[in-house]
Amino acid sequence: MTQPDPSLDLTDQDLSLDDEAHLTQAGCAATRDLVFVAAERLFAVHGFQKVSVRDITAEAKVNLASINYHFGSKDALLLEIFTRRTAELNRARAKMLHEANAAHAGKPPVRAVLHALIAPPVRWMDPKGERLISVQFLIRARSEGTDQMRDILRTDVSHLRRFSDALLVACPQLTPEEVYWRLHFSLGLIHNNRFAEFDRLNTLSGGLTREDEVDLLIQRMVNFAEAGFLRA
Amino acid sequence: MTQPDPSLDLTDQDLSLDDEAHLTQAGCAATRDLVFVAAERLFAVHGFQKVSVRDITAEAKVNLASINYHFGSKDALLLEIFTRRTAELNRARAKMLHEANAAHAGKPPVRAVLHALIAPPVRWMDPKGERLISVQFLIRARSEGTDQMRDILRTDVSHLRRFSDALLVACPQLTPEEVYWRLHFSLGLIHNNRFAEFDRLNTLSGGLTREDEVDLLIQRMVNFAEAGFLRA
DNA sequence: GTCTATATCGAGATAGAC
DNA sequence: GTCTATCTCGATATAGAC
Repeated sequence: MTQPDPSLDLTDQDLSLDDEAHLTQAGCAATRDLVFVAAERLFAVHGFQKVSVRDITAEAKVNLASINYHFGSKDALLLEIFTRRTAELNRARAKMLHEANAAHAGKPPVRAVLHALIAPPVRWMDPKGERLISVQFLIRARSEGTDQMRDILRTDVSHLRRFSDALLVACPQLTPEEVYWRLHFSLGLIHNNRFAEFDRLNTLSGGLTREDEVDLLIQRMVNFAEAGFLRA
Repeated sequence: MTQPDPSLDLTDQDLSLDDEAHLTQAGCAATRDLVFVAAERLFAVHGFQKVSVRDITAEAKVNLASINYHFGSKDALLLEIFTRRTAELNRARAKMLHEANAAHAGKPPVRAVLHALIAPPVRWMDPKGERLISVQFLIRARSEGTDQMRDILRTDVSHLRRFSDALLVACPQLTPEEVYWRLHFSLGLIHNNRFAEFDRLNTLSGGLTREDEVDLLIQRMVNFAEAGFLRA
């Protein structure tokens, strides 16, 4: 077994194309990508364990043996989706934090740091975009992932380190302990953005809450998290 | 199929005894309760789908057929654990909110409402208590539950309604829409309290964060959420 | 009520033809 | 690369003896 690169921070792999953009010369998507897209969607909607390779190959309209041929196993397919999407997300976050650093002489305020942390995944939630399922997949991975994925999530914190470092600088009045906890709380806001939780919120609010206005939602989330950080 | 009572708010069922307290006259725990406790623990630690009835009966040291005899099916067992623990949790929350209402002439401040929402599940997380696995089970149910459990979670919001009502009263300066969102964010703090997330936080902080000091953790969480609510 | 043995099914993986 | 057919395993559930 080859070990996958544990760093999901900034990878060298090609992440530039949307899934559907990998086209064969004949104009139809390659089997491998059909499987990738179908699997991501089914996993995101129904959960990892409830979706079988048969479900995936049926959805992708490819042969049953395709998954093992192209990916080796169902778990390897899961891991590849996870690593690719995680790398994309962390790259977007790193880019925004980098820009915030550039705009504030290396010492961005709390709000800018939180915005770089929160905005990328919430932008993905836009129903008008094609990334809604990707972010649902990643949220699911946090609780339903394979052992390998869980180990990566637990131990690979390199992408978070630069955010915690920036927050430590931006909040000198807080103890480091307190900064780490508040970062944890802020991440909790993001991880709670599941379909089912939105549904419940809509039930409770009588339809008042619109999760499809992503820019407004980002503002609400950043406001909430920032207030938590600024508190003495 | 008999429909279980969808209201998990305040039920009439007996919730007064700890699991291990149901003892037969011979002094050994009844099979049914052995199964219940073992199943809750394994589900909480490993997830619902990854645990088989064989794992459970082996852990409980009872016969393989016990689950189907006493509960009907694996899913029915899951649902019973879920409904019992949810009812217990909501009862504790309702009691605290009731007390806050009594102490503040029916108009408790935001902090008291949030405390009633947050303190019960976080108290359960005390490693010195016996409820740590119960709260991990309930957190898992939010993403890994059966269709029936998910439906209950999505549609049964009666226990949340009294909290949103209290917050609407306590925050007249906010639009209802904003209040519902901030309640959603506050719940996100709670749902993020998984073993794996604590592990990651500990990795990131170099062991600075101690999740076993529950009273301190409750204060941190209430502080964070309250600041988010008080913001203009 | 409890246990052994088994029925039945669906899963992931693979062999081998094309 | 792709497909069909199949292997093998582990799951839930149940029948029937005690």
